Amino acid sequence: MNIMPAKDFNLKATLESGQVFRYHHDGNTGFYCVVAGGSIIKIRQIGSRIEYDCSSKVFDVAKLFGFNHSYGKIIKSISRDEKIRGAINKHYGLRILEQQPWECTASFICSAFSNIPRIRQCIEKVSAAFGSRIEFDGFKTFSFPQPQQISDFAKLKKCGLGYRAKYLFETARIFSNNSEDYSLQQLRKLSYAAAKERLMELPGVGSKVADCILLFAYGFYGAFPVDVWIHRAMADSYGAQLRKLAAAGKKTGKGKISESVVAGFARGYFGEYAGYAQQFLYHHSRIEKAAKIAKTLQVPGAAVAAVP
DNA sequence: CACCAGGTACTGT
DNA sequence: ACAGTACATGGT
Repeated sequence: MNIMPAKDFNLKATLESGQVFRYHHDGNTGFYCVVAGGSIIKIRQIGSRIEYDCSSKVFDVAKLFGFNHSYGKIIKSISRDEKIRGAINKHYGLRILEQQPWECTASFICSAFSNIPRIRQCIEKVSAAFGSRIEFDGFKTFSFPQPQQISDFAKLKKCGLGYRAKYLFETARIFSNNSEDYSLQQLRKLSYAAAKERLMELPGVGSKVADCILLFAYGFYGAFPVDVWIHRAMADSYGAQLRKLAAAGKKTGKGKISESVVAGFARGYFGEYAGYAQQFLYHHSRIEKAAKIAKTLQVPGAAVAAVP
């Protein structure tokens, strides 16, 4: 077991902020088992110290958790106003993980027009159907399959993806036939716009999912995925600015606050690390919502469980 | 039984 | 470019 100080790090917020789906929390020991590709990472945080171990010697745990990011610099650069500072203060130490491109892409194809419990269920089913058995320190699960392993469409259909099954199947084929093009090194060479365009060629990958993949796997920290939560949060906090932008940019429409208006504004407003701002806003708005529900149910402490 | 969920693809203007 | 709409599935 490795023990090390974890400065500017909040394990719970990092894992539970919706950027990754394959983790399991043990309430008794406080350990999380995180499954990444074919590796299992067992990790917990006690105060400003983390303890972790990994099933693979070569797996780079520090890289996965973004320990190499210049946290102070990032926080400083996105702290543009009181609204975002409030979200940061609540969940200080939240980091953007560096996930593996294929697994991240597949996961977020599953995420479209769905909810987190079901996304998680789909990913587990896909892993069980096509992955290999893996085990670490008594924790048993399945590796996330390589794209070539997803070769049986009928079997994939049974994983509960609904109409997304054909998207994932087709994207798996493209990834396996063009693995070099979608490698970390190759895509990172491109500009944000070019990389996003490349990802959006994949079936099931639209603007929002592409931004998630760019942010969570390819290191484009300026990417700002806009889902319904972010749209609401941004409209609440920056409504006046967004409406103004939307009205100014209208050509034919009636100047509504579209996804592109929100994303465009946010990338300019928060800058180089806008994606980090997005993650704070997303997590904060979900926790706030959960707290409200918990309050009306008069069950304080059940906050996180209240929002699926 | 409606309605919703980390949107996307497709169709019309 | 932008507005509308169908879409699989499972949970309230």
